[in-house]
Amino acid sequence: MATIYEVSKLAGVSLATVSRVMNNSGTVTPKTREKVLAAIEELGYRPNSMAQSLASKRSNSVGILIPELHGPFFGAMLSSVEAELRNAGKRVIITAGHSDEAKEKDCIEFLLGSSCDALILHVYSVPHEYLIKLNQGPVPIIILNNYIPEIAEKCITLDNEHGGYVATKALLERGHKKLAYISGPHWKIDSFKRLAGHKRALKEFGLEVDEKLVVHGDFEEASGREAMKQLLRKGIPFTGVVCANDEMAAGAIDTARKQGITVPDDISVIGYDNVKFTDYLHPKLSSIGCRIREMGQMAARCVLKNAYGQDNLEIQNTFKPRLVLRDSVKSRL
Amino acid sequence: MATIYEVSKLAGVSLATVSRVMNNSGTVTPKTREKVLAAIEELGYRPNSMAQSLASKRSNSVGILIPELHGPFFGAMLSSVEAELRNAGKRVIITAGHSDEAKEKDCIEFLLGSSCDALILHVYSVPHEYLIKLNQGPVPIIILNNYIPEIAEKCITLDNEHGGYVATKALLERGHKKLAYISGPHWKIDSFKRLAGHKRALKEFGLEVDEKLVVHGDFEEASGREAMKQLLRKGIPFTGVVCANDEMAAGAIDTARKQGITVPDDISVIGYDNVKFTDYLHPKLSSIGCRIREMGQMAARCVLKNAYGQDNLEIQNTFKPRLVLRDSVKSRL
DNA sequence: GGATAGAATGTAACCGCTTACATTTTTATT
DNA sequence: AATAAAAATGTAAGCGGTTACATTCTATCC
Repeated sequence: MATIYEVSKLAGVSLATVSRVMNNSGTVTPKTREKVLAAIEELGYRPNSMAQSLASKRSNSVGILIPELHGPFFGAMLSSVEAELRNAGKRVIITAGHSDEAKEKDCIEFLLGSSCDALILHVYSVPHEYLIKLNQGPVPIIILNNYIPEIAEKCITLDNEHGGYVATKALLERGHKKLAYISGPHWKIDSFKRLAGHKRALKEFGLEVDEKLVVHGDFEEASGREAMKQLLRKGIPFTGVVCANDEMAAGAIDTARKQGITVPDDISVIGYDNVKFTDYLHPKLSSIGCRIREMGQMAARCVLKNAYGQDNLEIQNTFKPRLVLRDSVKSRL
Repeated sequence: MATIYEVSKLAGVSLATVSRVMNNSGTVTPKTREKVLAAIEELGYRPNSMAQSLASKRSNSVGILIPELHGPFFGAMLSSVEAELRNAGKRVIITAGHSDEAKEKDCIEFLLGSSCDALILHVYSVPHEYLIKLNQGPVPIIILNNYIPEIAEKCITLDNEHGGYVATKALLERGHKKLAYISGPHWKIDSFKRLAGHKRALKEFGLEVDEKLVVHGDFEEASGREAMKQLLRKGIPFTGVVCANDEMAAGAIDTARKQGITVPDDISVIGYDNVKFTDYLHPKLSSIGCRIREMGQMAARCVLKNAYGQDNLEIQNTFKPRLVLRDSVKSRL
């Protein structure tokens, strides 16, 4: 591989000049620029990114930590982050933390050790203090999907409380009077918020929260099945189920069907995330659209702004989820 | 951030010695090792990866190019690649090529320019010659899901022909006599192979290939709907549909249902990829399991072997897909 | 005890680029 | 045409490690 030195020799200019034309920095006469470009072309020169990084103290790579690489939710998010960043010539280094504190910390250490210029973190288990302290450090961080008051400006979040509220309200507005709720793990902040929104909607409609109709799953489909079984077993009648994500909703619907209950005629079901397969289900699952792609894009922009000095970018920290109505909800009016 | 120089000074040793204990290379007295370790600890020293890369001519990062980041198939693959590589302390840089020749080439250039030690490529549109020439170059490559005879040992593939064969055979063995086929785009090698397998199975069972019952989609759900409509419109009776992926199968099933056709009672359907949501569909979709995770893992191992000299690893180049029977197939015997 | 091999450590030359600063060239001004 | 100011280019010192090679220390053997 040719080096900048060889290019400079062939073009008959100094290293600095070559560097200037490569980076469009400083001033270079059109004539010399041509010479340099020609030499670059002739040698097939490509700058050595490691040397660039070392000298400029900028690696042009941003680290990303997400809970899982598979699964429609994270994939979509990653997709928009990657598109936006690579478009800006930045490398994207990914790691998966599997919602485990030790692993998440490991990943963060790993990314820091990789000289990332910035970090985009979608974590579940790492404590807030850790992140706050991390934010004190030299490398800019962006927190996805987790609101930390002390560093609010670094957080990009979905208003999960609002989402839970909207989902529940959708049913209540359609005349449902008694709702069940299939929640995610209570220790996940998302779950917690969504449930809070659910309760707020109930109150707003003058309904009591019946804790017996709130069951917890783990966001996986199987737990949705189990949750639905539990609910039905209790014998408390209800006409609608709000689920904290689409996978669990899918499980719940199938369990209902197996027990001879028809969705949406007997029971209405609404999911959360508006993941791609909601469209493939029968009946098509109503859900809460989470603007995943927009959030990913925004995270990327934050990085561009905070780590690469692109000051002209508008940042939006909170995203409001919206209702996506399909066939799994029926009006009782 | 402390540098190796400061560590060496604090420990009262030379740069080389610090480097030695960091890398467990050369020989160091237990006593000096202790001193160095203590200094490292005290300063919170972490080696600068850019400097390491530059000096050692090894970036410890491997580039990955896949068609899309979202979608269950690629996510799962990426997931196992990442796990395996990071476990070996390697960074994973991802890019998405979107099945477009120019973009895919762009990504490859980008990854090469990122000083990757190796590349894992899952491409659709780049011509074979390009990859063959790339393989001539200094950085090792692994080709996923694409068989190129000239560099067979660098390819990790699923036997798609076999998959198409197995899927079709599953129906034929269950007494189906007339099958339709919903294929992917004919220019995608995967589609082509799967269809070839389908035809082989038909022949083996002494059946004619009815080209009118072969329609092409684009691997998206909507095209599965469209394909099913087309098939039904033709008025040629058939009792089973083999689909080239699960998304299209999902669309086909729903279209059938809308036209009053019940799966599997009237028509059996089988998908391909055994993607996660197959379980959520109604009826649960039978499919062809693609060992995505195993393939990803193997790709990572190839990299470890070819780029990082881990010679003790066994490599398996071809993976046989297997039938995963669920509820969408009914026997006609 | 001195020679000698082998282990431990040190020295310093790179790796290929960026960039502050110095120098030279060009352009503008009077 | 002389001079100042601005533009273009060059010089060289890093960036923070790795590693070939040189040097010093330690243990062994006669």
